[in-house]
Amino acid sequence: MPLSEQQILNMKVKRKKILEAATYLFATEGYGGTTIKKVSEAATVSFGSVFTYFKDKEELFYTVVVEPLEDFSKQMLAFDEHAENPLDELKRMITNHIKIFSEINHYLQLVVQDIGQHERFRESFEKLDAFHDEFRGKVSVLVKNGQQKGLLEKQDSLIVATLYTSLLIGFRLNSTDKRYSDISEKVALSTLNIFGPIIK
Amino acid sequence: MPLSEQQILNMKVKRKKILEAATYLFATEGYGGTTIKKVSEAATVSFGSVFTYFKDKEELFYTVVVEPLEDFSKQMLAFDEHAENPLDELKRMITNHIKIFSEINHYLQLVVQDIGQHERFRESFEKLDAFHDEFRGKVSVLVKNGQQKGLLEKQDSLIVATLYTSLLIGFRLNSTDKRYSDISEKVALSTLNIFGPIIK
Amino acid sequence: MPLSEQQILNMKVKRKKILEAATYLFATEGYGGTTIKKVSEAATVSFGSVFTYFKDKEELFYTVVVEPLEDFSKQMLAFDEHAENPLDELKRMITNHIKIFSEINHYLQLVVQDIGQHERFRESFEKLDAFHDEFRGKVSVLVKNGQQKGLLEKQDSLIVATLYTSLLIGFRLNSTDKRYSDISEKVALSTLNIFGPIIK
Amino acid sequence: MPLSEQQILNMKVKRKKILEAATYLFATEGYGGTTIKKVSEAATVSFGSVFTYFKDKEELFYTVVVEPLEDFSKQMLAFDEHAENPLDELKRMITNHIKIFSEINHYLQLVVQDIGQHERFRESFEKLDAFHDEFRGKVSVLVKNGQQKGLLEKQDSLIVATLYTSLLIGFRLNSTDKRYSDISEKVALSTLNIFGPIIK
DNA sequence: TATGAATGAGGATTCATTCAT
DNA sequence: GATGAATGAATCCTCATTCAT
Repeated sequence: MPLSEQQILNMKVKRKKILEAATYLFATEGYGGTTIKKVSEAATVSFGSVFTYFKDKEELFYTVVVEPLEDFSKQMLAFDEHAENPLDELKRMITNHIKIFSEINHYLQLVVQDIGQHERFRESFEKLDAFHDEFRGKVSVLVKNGQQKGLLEKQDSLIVATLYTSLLIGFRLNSTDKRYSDISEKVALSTLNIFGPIIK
Repeated sequence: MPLSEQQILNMKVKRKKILEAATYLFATEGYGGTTIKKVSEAATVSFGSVFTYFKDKEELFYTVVVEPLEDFSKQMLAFDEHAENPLDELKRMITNHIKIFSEINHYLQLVVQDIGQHERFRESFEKLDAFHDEFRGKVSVLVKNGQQKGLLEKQDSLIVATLYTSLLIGFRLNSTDKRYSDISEKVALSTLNIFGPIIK
Repeated sequence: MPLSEQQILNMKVKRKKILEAATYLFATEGYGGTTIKKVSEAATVSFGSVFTYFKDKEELFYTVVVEPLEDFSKQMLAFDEHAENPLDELKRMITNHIKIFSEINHYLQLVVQDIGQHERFRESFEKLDAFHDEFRGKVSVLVKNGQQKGLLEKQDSLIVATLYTSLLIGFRLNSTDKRYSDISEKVALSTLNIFGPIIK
Repeated sequence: MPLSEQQILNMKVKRKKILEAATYLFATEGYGGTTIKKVSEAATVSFGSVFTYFKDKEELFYTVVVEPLEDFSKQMLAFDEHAENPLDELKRMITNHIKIFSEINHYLQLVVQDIGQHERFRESFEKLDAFHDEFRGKVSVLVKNGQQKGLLEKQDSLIVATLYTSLLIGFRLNSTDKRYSDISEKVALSTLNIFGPIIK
C-alpha cells in the first residue's frame, strides 16, 4: 500500500521544516551547539521525526549544506561570460550577486563553518569547493573577455575572480545585522572597482 | 612560598602551549568539537592543568579570541591615516595587512566563528566588533584623505573600508591551503583597485 | 466479510516466515540484539505485519520458544520406557535423539538463552521446565527398567537421566559448525556408556 | 604525580566490583537486557565510573568473558594426561572439574551466550574456542593413555572428550538452582562411565 | 600547582509500539 | 489485514567540571 498523495506532501513539508530549522541553528549555534532536540522544537516536529528524515546529525548537516547548493549555484552562474559588453554584464552580475547574497545570511554562515572545518566536513566541503572552482572559472573568463576588449585593466583574472568571491563572502559576514538593500547600490559600484574598469 | 622565577616561566610557557593548542582546535573543529582532553593532549599538558589556567571552557575560548586581539589590533592599525601621500600609504597598508593575514589562518577561523555565532559568544564578539569599528573608521579616514587630495575617486568611504575588511577576511578564508606569499603582490595590486585610485 | 481460503493460507505462511526469521535472529543475536525491523526484513514481510501477528516482541519470543515445544516434545518422548529390551530401546532412543537435536541448532540456542535468563522469560521457562521434568522422568523409568533387568549397572537413575539431557544439550552447543551426521554413530555409541551398559 | 598506593588499590577494587556485577547481569539478563545503569547500581559505583574502567559496553562484556578464562583454564587443565594410572587420574579430574563448574554458574551462562552468538562476540568467542580445543586435546590424550593401558574401552578419544565437555556444560546449565554438592559424588561416578572404564 | 579519577547531566541514537491511511 | 511514518522513552556514551592526593 503506497503512501497517499497527501502523505507524501506532508512529508515533504515536514522535511523542509526540519531543514530550515537546522539551517538556522547550525548557522547561529554551530554544529556542536545545535542539538537534535532544538531542531525538532524549532521545526515543531517530534524528536523522533528528525531521525525519520535524516539518518543522523551528520547527514542533516550535510543535507543542509549541499542541498541548497544546486539552486544557489544556478543563480550564481546566471551570467554570460562571453557577453558582447563585458562591462555591462559585470555590473549586472555584481548587482545580482549582491542581491543573492543578501538573502542567504544563515546559509553563508554554514558555508564558512564548513570551509573552516573542512577536515571534519570533508564531503560537503568538496561539493562547495567544486562549485567555487566553477564559479571563479566563469568569472575569470568574463574578466579576460573584458580585458581583451580594453574595458578592464590587465590583471591576473583568476586572482581578481577570487578576490571578488572573497569580497562577496566577507561582506556578507561583516554585515550580519545591517540591511544590505539600503546600501547595495553603492556597494555594487565600489565592488566593480575590483575589476579595474577603464571607462565606467 | 612565592613561586620561583623558573616556576613562573614554566607556567607562562604552559599557558601559551594551551592557548596555541586551543586556537588550532577551536578553529579546525569548532567550539563543540573541541574537548578539553584534546586540548590537553595537543598541548602536551595534563588534563587537569587546563583548568588550572582557565576557569572553564568558555573562558578558554574567550581568551583565545580576545587575547591576541590587542597585538593584532596594533599591527592592523599601524598606518598613518593622515599621511601626506595617501596613495602610497594605502599601498603600504595593503601589503602589510595581507602579510598579517597570511599568518593568522587559524585565528581568523576563530574570529569568523565568533562573529557567526555572536549570540553565543557575546562578550568576545563585542571586543571584535569594537576593533572592527575602530579599524574601519581609521581606514575610512585615510580614504577620505586620498579622495580630498584627488588621488582616489569619490566613493562612500565607510563602505569602501568595509569592503576592504571583507576582502581581507574573505580572501583568507578562501585560501585555506594555498601559499599566500606566492601571489601576495598581485593580490595587493588588485586589492588597491577597490579604493578607486585615479593614477597608479 | 470472512477471509477466503487463500487469504487464510497466506496468513499462515506469513506467520510462519516471521517465526522462522525470529527463531534465527533471537538465537544468533539474542533477545536484545533482535529488532522487529530485522525480523520483518529477514521474513520479507512489512514492518507493521509483525505486529499484526504478534502483540509485541515478548509474545513473539514466547511463541518462538513454546510453539515448537509440542512437536519437539512428542518426538523426544517417542520411546517405550517399559520396553521388553531396555538396552535396545535405549540405543534406538539415543540415535533418535541425536538425530532430532542435529536439526534444531537454532532452537536449542533459544532454549538455553531462555533457561539462563529464566527470571526474565518466566512463562516460557516454565513450559520448558515442565517438559524437561517429564522427559527426565520417562528416561529415568527406562533406565530403572534396564537396571532391574540386569542390563544396566546400578546408578541413580534420575541423575543419569539428567546427565543424558545435559549431554544432548551440551553437545549440540559445542558443535555449532561441524556436521553431526558424520560422527553421529560414534557419538551414539559413546553416549550409551553413560547408562552403564553391562553387556553391549 | 603518580597515583598513590591506596588509590591504585581502590581502583582495583572498583574495577572488580564492576566486573562482578556485570558478570551476574550479563548472565541473568543477557547482553541486551543489561544496561550500564544497572551495572553501575549493582556495583554501587557511579554511572560514569563504568566508562572510566571500560571503553564501552562491548569491552566490558569481552573482559567479563575473557579475563576469568586464564584462571579457569589453569584449573581445568590441572591434570596429568600422562599419569601412570589414567583411571585414577580420570576420577580425580572429573571430581575436580565438577567442583570447579559448581562454582561458576553465572560465568558459564555467559560462555554459553557467547558461543551461541559467536558471530556477535567474535573476539571473545575465539578465546573460548582456543581454550576448548586445548582442553579437549588434553583430555583426549589422557583417554588414549587409558585405552592403551587397557583400562578404558576403545572409543574415538576426541569424541569422548567432546562429550565430556558437553556433559560438564550441559549439566551446569541444567542445574541452575539445585545444590551440586549434594549429588556431586554420584554425578562424578556416572560421568566416569562416559569414558568406558573396564574395571572400576 | 599538577594530576587524573569520579561524577552525572546532556546529547545522539535506537526501537518498540501506535495509528492513520 | 497491510503498511510504514510518527513518537518519545530508554539507552549508550561523552565530556565539562570537581576534587582528593
